[in-house]
Amino acid sequence: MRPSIKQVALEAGVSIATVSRLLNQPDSVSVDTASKVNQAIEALGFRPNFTGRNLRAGRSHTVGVVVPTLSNTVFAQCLQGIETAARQRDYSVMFSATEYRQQDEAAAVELLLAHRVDGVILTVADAEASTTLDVLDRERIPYVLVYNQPQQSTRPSVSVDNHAAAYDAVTHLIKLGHRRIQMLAGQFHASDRALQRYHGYLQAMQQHGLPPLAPIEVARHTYTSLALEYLQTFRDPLQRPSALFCSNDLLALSVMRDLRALGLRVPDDVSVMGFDGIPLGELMDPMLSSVEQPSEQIGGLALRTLVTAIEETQDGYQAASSHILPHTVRIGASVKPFTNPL
Amino acid sequence: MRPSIKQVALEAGVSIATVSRLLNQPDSVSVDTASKVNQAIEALGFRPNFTGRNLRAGRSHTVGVVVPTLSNTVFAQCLQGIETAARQRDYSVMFSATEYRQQDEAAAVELLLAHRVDGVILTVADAEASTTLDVLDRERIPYVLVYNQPQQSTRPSVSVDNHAAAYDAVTHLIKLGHRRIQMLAGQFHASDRALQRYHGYLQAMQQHGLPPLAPIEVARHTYTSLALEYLQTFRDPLQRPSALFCSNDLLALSVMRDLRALGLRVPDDVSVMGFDGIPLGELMDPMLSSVEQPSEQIGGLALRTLVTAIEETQDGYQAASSHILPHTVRIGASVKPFTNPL
DNA sequence: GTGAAAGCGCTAACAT
DNA sequence: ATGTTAGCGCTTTCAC
Repeated sequence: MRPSIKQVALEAGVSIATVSRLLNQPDSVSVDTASKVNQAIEALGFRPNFTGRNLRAGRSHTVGVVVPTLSNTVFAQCLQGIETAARQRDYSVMFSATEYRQQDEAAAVELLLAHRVDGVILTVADAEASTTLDVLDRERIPYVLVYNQPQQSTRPSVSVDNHAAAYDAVTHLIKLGHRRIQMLAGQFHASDRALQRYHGYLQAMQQHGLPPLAPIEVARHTYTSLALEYLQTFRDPLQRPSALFCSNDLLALSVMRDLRALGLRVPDDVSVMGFDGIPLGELMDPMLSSVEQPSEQIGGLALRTLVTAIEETQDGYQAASSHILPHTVRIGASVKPFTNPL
Repeated sequence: MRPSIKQVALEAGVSIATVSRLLNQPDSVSVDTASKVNQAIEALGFRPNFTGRNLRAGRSHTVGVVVPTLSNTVFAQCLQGIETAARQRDYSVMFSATEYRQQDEAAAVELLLAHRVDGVILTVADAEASTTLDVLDRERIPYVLVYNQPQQSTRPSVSVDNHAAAYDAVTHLIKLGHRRIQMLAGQFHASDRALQRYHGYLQAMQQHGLPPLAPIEVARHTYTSLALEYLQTFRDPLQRPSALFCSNDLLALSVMRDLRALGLRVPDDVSVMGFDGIPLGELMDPMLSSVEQPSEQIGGLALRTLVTAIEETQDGYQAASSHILPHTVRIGASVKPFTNPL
């Protein structure tokens, strides 16, 4: 068995309380007992057991994180931001993924709650109608959404303004002369952000008097391939959109690959705009145009917001606050002004 | 305060032992008491507290993961693989990053040990000379290295054969007629894999009677830029290498961007070979040639290996086993046969 | 089949 | 400045 403060106390010839004090308020122990105890700690290779501490304190100094998948760079960056900020504040991070499955959100949160995490940072399929968030609300566990941006409810979140960001991106395409602009997205039901971005697309189109096209909804949110028969319709320059607006960068890069395979050139035949601004997009040739959101900062801010809520939740339960971070439309060579294909 | 088995017992009119039994061996409880207790659990919204359970059991059903950074896709994929496998086995995952700083490895592991994780999966700077691993060995905490591939020591690991993989990649370049092949890597002292890959490069060169070139060691392991003055030397077709072998894909993609900025074409002027085989490399144009390693499987296998070691560590401490997974050299258009620049 | 009680490691009154 | 003790939530003998 690993040594506990008990063996340390025995070894040092003091009481367990003294050992505990040395660990928590070193100043409240006399110098020579301190050295005795430290010596015993050293000799036994003692390491405090947080399980005991946490049980006693009713707090774990641990936050839970639940996102769809780390295969999407954007969530990996966000988790990285969370972890860095957590480490600075002596919090640990417990991580779980859902693979975009709504039922797995609930299971993941249940497990985190059983571990008694002090709070949760998460991205859910639909922030408005989420039984998982209902549980968190009911249990009064502080949480912060990332990427989700609830409209109706007042659930705490850190995100960009998805609607405005999409609006800006599409407006940029329109300003370049594009009229047939189509959106490509993963399943809307698994991503409320994608839907909000679609609404931004719609508003931009309508505001400029352009008829919106039906969105292309593909099965996966990450690496994907357009159905070949669908892609075939892109052969006709009059039928295909002159610009594609994709709900994330992985889809944008995937469709660019598909278009190339079809013999079409980006941006000459089709302009492509992504969303997320993943770092690798900048290394592409042509450089991917995309709406940049600061994923690592989103994670960092979410963690700080969460910790604030946790530590203010002494007596009354304090919900975390919401933050909208600025986005920027990154212009790369994957987009160019519209030219008549005829 | 959240309800404990105590309130459940009170509510159901049974002892806490009965509640505990229902939770752990439901069959050992009579049907009608079971229903009474279940009703109480429902009514109170009881959720078992793992902290208490873990303290008592001396086990946490949690594994720790320590990698350099999630900004490198390869580690994100690996963590994703770990998490998926862990979830299947009802293990939770605590995650920490080191940003390639060796002192942070120790701190991260210390924190995990304080949380009494049952085992650790990690990538360290140098698996042979790692005080962090010494701690784990001394404390008899099961662990599995990922990506690290210790040569001398018998430390358990899951990786590809870095030396052989690099050898294969460079041999491929040589077979294409390249003679001036240079390696580009992050700081070797922060990545023993990079060094092993360099040795593979050396062997391939020497075995084919080619003079190896001094490796280019850049400061960062991820998104980077070659020093401009250095890159300038690439202007001279006779001075520059005809092929670059990069220690990872992020460096490969970064240098491709740099070369483009310089007006050089890949692969016409310089062929580029990466290492890792990140999914995004396949979406590039030209498609990135790279040594593919199965990152998600590495993570999954590491987790399974670790859990096996954990659960066999009942009495005697059982170290985990090592595994070498197969690599494949992915050939993309970033590499082409050597042509005389004159 | 069920209950009583000890104890995992720790902290925080409370006492001295 | 230090010791004594109760108890956080849970599992597990040991009785009955």
